[in-house]
Amino acid sequence: MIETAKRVEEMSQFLKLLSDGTRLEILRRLHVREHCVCDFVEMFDISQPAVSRHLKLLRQSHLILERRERQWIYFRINPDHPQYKLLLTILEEMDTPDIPDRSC
Amino acid sequence: MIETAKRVEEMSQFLKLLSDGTRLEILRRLHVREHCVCDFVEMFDISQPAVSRHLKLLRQSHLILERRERQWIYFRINPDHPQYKLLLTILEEMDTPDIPDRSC
DNA sequence: TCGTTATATAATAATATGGTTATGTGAAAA
DNA sequence: TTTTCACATAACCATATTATTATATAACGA
Repeated sequence: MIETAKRVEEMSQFLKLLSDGTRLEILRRLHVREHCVCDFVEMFDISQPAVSRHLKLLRQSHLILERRERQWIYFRINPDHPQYKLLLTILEEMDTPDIPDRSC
Repeated sequence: MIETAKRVEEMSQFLKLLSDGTRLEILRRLHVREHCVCDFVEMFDISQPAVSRHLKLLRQSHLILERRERQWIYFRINPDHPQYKLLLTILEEMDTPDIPDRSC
């Protein structure tokens, strides 16, 4: 099925975007609140252009949105992204310690 | 937080595993039923060693289990994998056409 | 206007990924 | 026992990914 193949390809591309520790951490932070580029430059042990590149990838796929305020550019998660719900599931999964079973 | 960083790293590694179209399709098929290597060799337009390599990655991360029967090796999804539930969410997401809204 | 700050882009390099062909291995079949 | 079939592994190669440094740009402040 061509249709299914397309969905598989799209999903694998989406997951590739999330399959980097830096980008996942960026999204985790943006899930809490807006951040500017400089926040992330401080946060990570990589160069500013490296941070900029990660943000570009996330922006190009419309997973995050930007807003300019004075000399800063603020990023936030795009809640209208087709895979927004799945993104939340993944982000919340990371915050939830996997306690095997507490149903007692 | 060191603990959180570890969870982010683990999640990004898990997603990296799923971020390949061939592997995602393999998992999609295994979600339906067991398959041997030869099934996948027929299915995809890549060499047998390439298929074997994808299966090895999935096996090494314990995402799939194998069972030998005569000369064939059958693979199945490991329901005890820590991220099994998330895997199902992703697989089902691909099968569900995203109808924007039909709540009327 | 000029310097500074915040961010983006270009060029480049190291490493990772995913493919190929050639070959090895273990089980079944002749 | 020899051959064949199903699969794994090794060696190698092309491309993708992710980092770096150098440089450009846009907005602000003096």
